[in-house]
Amino acid sequence: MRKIDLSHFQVATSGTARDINRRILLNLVRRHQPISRAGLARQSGLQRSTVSAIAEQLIAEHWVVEGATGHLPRGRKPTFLHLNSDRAGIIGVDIGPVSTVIAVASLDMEFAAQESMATGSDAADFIARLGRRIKDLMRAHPKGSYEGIGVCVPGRVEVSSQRLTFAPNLGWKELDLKTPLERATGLPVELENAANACALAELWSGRHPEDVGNLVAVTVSDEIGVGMILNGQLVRGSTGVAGEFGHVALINDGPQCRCGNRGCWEVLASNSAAVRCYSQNISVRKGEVGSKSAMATVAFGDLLRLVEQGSPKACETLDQMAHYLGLGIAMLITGLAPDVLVVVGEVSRAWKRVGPIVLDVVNRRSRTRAGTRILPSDPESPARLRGTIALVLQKHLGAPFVA
Amino acid sequence: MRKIDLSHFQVATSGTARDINRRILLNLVRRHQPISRAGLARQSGLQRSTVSAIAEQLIAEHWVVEGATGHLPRGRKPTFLHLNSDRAGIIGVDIGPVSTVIAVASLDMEFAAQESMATGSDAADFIARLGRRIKDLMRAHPKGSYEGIGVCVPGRVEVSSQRLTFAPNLGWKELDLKTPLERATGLPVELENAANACALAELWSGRHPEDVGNLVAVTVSDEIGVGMILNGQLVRGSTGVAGEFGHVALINDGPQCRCGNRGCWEVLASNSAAVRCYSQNISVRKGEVGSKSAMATVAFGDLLRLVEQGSPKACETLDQMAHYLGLGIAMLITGLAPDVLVVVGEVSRAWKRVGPIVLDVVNRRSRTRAGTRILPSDPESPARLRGTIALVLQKHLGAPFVA
DNA sequence: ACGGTATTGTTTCGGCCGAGAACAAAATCC
DNA sequence: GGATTTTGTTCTCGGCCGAAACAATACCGT
Repeated sequence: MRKIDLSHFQVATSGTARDINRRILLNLVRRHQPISRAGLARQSGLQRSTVSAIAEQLIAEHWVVEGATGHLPRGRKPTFLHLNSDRAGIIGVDIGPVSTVIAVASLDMEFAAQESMATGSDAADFIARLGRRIKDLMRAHPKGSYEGIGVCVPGRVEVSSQRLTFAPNLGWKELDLKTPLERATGLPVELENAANACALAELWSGRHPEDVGNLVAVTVSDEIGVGMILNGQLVRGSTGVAGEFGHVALINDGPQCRCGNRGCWEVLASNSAAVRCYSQNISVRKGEVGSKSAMATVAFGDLLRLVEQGSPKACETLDQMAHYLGLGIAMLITGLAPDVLVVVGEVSRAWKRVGPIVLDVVNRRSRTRAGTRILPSDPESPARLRGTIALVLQKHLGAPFVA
Repeated sequence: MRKIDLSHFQVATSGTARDINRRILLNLVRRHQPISRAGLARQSGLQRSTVSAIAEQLIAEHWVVEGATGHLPRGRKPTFLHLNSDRAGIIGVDIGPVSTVIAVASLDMEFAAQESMATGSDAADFIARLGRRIKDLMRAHPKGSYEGIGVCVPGRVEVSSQRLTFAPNLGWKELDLKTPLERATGLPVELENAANACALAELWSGRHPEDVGNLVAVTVSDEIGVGMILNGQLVRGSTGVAGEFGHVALINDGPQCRCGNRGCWEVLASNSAAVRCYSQNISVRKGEVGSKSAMATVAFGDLLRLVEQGSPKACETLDQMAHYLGLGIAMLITGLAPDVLVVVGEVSRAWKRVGPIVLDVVNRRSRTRAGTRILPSDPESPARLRGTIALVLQKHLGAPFVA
C-alpha cells in the first residue's frame, strides 16, 4: 500500500476507470494472445459488454486486431484478438562510452534494424548527429508511426527534469539530452540509467513465466551498476541516484577506487578490476611490476578468451572476480530478496565457470536464500537496448498513475 | 510506473473513481485541517460540487466533522472541516522478546492508553492472554468503534498469508497470529515486521514536512533490522524477507554471527555486539578473559549510562559501535539513496555522541551523499508502536490498489 | 442605506462508464 | 430439427465527475 504524495497526486476523472481497465485488457491480450473477448472477460472479471466496448476502442486505435476465428466443441466461434505489433515502432538508443547503438523495434520488442555510431566527446555534436541518424532510420523503416525514443546512458539521470547529471565515462556532465532530441525528432524521449534499463528489459520481456515483482539487474562492465525493481516498479530514489551498490566497500583496506573509497565492490569485481588483477599477476611473474605496456594490452574480452583456452592465470583471475561478484550479489539478495537477479555484461558469456562460484558464495553468505534465481543475461540479446524499448512500452502498458 | 501484475490485479468499477478521490480528500483534510470545501477543491483540482458530495459522505461516516466557520475579507464564510480523530480507535501491539506492549490510539496517532504484559514462550497461551487484554482495554476505553489491530513482531512475516515465519528471538516459528486474534476480538489484524513498522511510523507521523517517498529505518537492538520505504511504499520482497541487511558482511573475517556468517553488520554494530565488546575489553583489563560473570552483568542500557558518566572504556566501545553503524548506514545510503534514514533503538539516546561519528563515516564512504538526512528516532516516542497504528491507518489513507 | 463584488456551498444537467440482463448469432449434440 | 451452449451486441440503470447556474453570505464604496 502506497502513501499518497500530497505534493504530486492525480485525482480520478470520469475517464479514469476506462483508462485502468483498458490497460489491463491490453496487458491480457499481450500475455494471452490470441484471446477472444469472452476470454478477456473471464480473465479480467469485467462484463463482456465492457470488454467489447474497450476492444472496439483498441481496434479503432489499431492497438489490437481481430484475427482468425477459433473453434470450440459447442457454441458460437470466438474471434481472436491479437496485439498489433506493427501499429508503431519504437526507437531505442544505447549510449556507450565509445559507441552508441540505435535500433528500431516493434511493439512486441522485436528488433527490425540496428546500427551503431561513434559517441565522441562533444555532446552538442553528438546530439545533432544522433538526431540525424534517428530520422534517417525512421525514413528507412516506415512503421506508420513511432511511439517514442528510449535512451539509456551509463550515468545518473535526474528523475524530475530527466537531465543527465553524472556520466564520468562519457565525459559529459549536467546535460539535457531529452529536449534537443525531442525537438529534432518530434518524438517523446525517455531517458534512463543503463542498469535500470537492463532491469526493465528483464521485467518486460517474457523470460519469466509468472510475473516477477521484485527483480535486480547487476551490470558488470568497467563499472558495476545495479537496477532495482521492487513492488513492480523501478527504484530511482528521489534524486535518481539509487542503485550505487557498486560503491559499497565489501572488504576493509581494499584497492583504491576512483570514487575515493577503498574496497568498493566495483573495484573488486568489475571488468577493469579483473584486467588489473591479471596484469599485475603476469607482471609479477615476469618481474616487471607496474609495466604499462603489459597492462595496456589485455582487454577483458581477451581475458575471457584466455580462460576458454585454459590459461591458468586467466582462470585464477576470473575465479577471483566471480568470488567478489558473489559477495556483492549476496549483499543484494540478503538485503532485497528479489525473485530474480540477472547478471548483465561480458562475464555472462563465461557463466558456466562464473555461475557456480557465485552461487557457492551466495549460498554460504545469505542466511535465507529467499529463493532468488540468479540468472546470466542472454549475451546475444542486447539487454540495455531491450530496456530502452521497454522504457517507451511501459508508458502504454504500465499501471496508470492515480491517487 | 508500475508493471501490472496479471496474476493479481484489480479492475476499475464504477465506484473506483470515488474511492480514489475520497482518499485524496481525506488525506488533504488530514494534512491541511482545518480546511473548507472550497479549499479542498483548490488543493485537489476537483470541482466544488464533487468535493461537496464526497464531504457529505465523509461526514455521514464520521470521518470528518464540520467545525467553526472561518472569516474572509470578502464573501461567504467557509465552514471548516476537521478529521474526526475520535471516530474510532486503533489497537497497537508491539511484541517484544520479553514483554509485549498494547496501546490504544486515535486516528491522529495519539495514544490514549498503554500497558504491557509478559510475552512468554508458549505461543498459544500468549495469544489467548493477548486477546483477553485487548478486549479488556477496549472496554476500558470505549471509542465508539475500533478500526483494527496492528501488530509488529521481531521476525519475518510471510506476505500473502500474514503468518509469522521466522522469529528466533521469540522462540516461536511458523505461527498464525492473525486468525486467532481476529476471531478473539472481531477486529481485522495487520501483522508486520518491527523494522518495517518503524519505517511506516516515520512515513505516516508528520515529522517530515514535505512528503518523503524514500525512507529507510534502521532498528538497532540485539539485532539490526532494516525497513525500506521506496516509491512511497513498503518493500517486503515477494516472500516478506527483504531488509536483512543486518546480515551483510561488512568486514572480512569478523566475529562469528549466529546466522552462520562472519562479520555481519549485526554482529558488529548491534547492542549485544557492543556489550560483548565492552565485556571483553574490561575482562582483558582484569585478566579474566572469558569470565561469564563479567559478561552477564552489563546490559546495553548500563553501557549507555557508563558513557554518560564518562567511562573511557564504555566510550571507546560506543564509538566503535557508532563506527560500524556508520559503515552499514553508508551501504544503505549509497545503495538506496533515501531522503531520510532514521535510526531506532536505545543508541538514539546517545545520538549526540554517536551521530557525528556515523555522519563522518557516511561522508567518507558514500560518494554521492544523495542528500540523505540521518535522524535519530525520538527515544521518548515508541516508534514500533506508532508503526502498528500506521499499519491500520494506511488501509484507509493509503492509495487504493488499482490495475 | 444600498448596490456591486467576491467567495462559499448547493443544485441541476450532461456525458462517461461499468453492471447486468436480454437478445441475436453460431455451432454442436441428441 | 430442436435443445443447448457459447460468443458477442444492445439497451437500460445507477454511479460519478465536470460545468454552469444559483443561493447564501460577507465586505466595500458611495
